[in-house]
Amino acid sequence: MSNSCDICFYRSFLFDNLNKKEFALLSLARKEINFKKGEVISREGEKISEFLYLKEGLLKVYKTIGPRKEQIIGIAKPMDFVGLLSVFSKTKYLYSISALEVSSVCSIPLDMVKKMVLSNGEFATTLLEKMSQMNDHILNTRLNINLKNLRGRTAFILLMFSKEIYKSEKFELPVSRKEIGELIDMRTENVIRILSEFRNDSILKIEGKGIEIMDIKRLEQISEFG
Amino acid sequence: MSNSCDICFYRSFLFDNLNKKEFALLSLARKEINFKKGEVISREGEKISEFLYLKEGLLKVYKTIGPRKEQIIGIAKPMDFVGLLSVFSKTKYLYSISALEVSSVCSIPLDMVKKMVLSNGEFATTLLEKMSQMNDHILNTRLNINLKNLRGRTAFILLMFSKEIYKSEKFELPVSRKEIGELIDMRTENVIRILSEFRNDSILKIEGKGIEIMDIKRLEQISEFG
DNA sequence: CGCGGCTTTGATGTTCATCAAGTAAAGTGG
DNA sequence: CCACTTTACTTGATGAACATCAAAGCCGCG
Repeated sequence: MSNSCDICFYRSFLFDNLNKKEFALLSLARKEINFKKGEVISREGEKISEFLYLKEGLLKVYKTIGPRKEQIIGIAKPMDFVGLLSVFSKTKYLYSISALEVSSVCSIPLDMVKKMVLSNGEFATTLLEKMSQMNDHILNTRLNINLKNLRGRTAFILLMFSKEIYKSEKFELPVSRKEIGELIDMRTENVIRILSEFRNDSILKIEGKGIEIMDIKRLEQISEFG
Repeated sequence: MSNSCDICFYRSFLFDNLNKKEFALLSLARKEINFKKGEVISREGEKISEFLYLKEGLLKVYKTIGPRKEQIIGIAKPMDFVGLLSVFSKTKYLYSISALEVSSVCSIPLDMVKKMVLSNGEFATTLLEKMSQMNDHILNTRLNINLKNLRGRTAFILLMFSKEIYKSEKFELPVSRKEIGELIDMRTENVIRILSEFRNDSILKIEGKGIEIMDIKRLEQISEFG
């Protein structure tokens, strides 16, 4: 494990605003934590004391609704500031976070980040921008999903995986059918039915979790107008 | 019209972080603008150059979806920082804003606010907190609404008006039935049907836009479990 | 090897959007 | 100020979309 941020390939430009001294402090204080698939990084209601940065892997951010029901708010990918949703407004996490894949998270004491906001205006500005962008993105995604019918939602989420996360038209789904449903507000059965429909219409090839988008134009149309 | 912020009763504690000089500059640069019911404060896609603070009145923040369809994202009340959703992440408004009631808005050049973030760490911190809280609230509200059935949504929005906005169980709706629908994702006809249902069940008294909640316990139950 | 969770398909039921049609209210121009 | 137009409100009937229920095969895991 590296013990400095200098060599980190996945360095967000947020940290470019730090001066040498601040950066050294950060580098010293940070911890790198690895999670296996399925492991929980933080739980709804827990006290927040760390600022988390996803270096590698994939996480899901979710909320527990009923005894066996979850709502997935979003998926975090490398370079995302995980938990930024809660960090500055509450002292407790609003959402739970767990690993969808083997993931590596950098953890920085929250106090240190808060001190940097106080003393470094550029850092504060960039953080404001990042946070704002992230919130925009999440809210927009939610609003978008709710406008669509089930076929549109399914197409939308497949395109999200393809374009935003894997940058490929062929990928392995990191989530179960059930989790897809939790992500786009629909029942597992209907996720399956619509995926089969897409397969029958030659829009997709499906092999378990393996997805290959055969007709991306059609999928985009369905996502847009469905 | 007052020409200083000193006497403003509706002063957010955000501005308490400013020093004398900064406050004087702010006081000088700010403009107070009055809007009549129905007037548009800003339109989706327009360039953002001002930081807006709602002093008095009620605004709606919304998105145009189709030729005659809107989605209302939220309602801003006095002391809210209007348009904060877009200010730091984009140069153009993501949403339109219009007045539901006679409203008074303070407008501060955005450049000035950005300068204050750079030079005043406490101001930056408070702004981060405010923004974070606002985003949490909006996202949470949306997620909540989507979980509920139509009766639940209707109950929820009535309780929001009652508790968050008018602080009374008797109030005049600032919006049409159609707008209620746009706020909680349902058709006008169903808003009306369910309001009538609540009236028949003696949960509400309704006279046009006048609402009186007769059985708040029932309404809370419907909102929670519906 | 057996148990629980995931996946799949089919049948059924409920909720809600849509269509239709009429009244009331609120703006608009002569 | 009144005729006219448009927008808001209301109720009923119908159908489509989606949730729910049921049953069976599959897979991974202890």
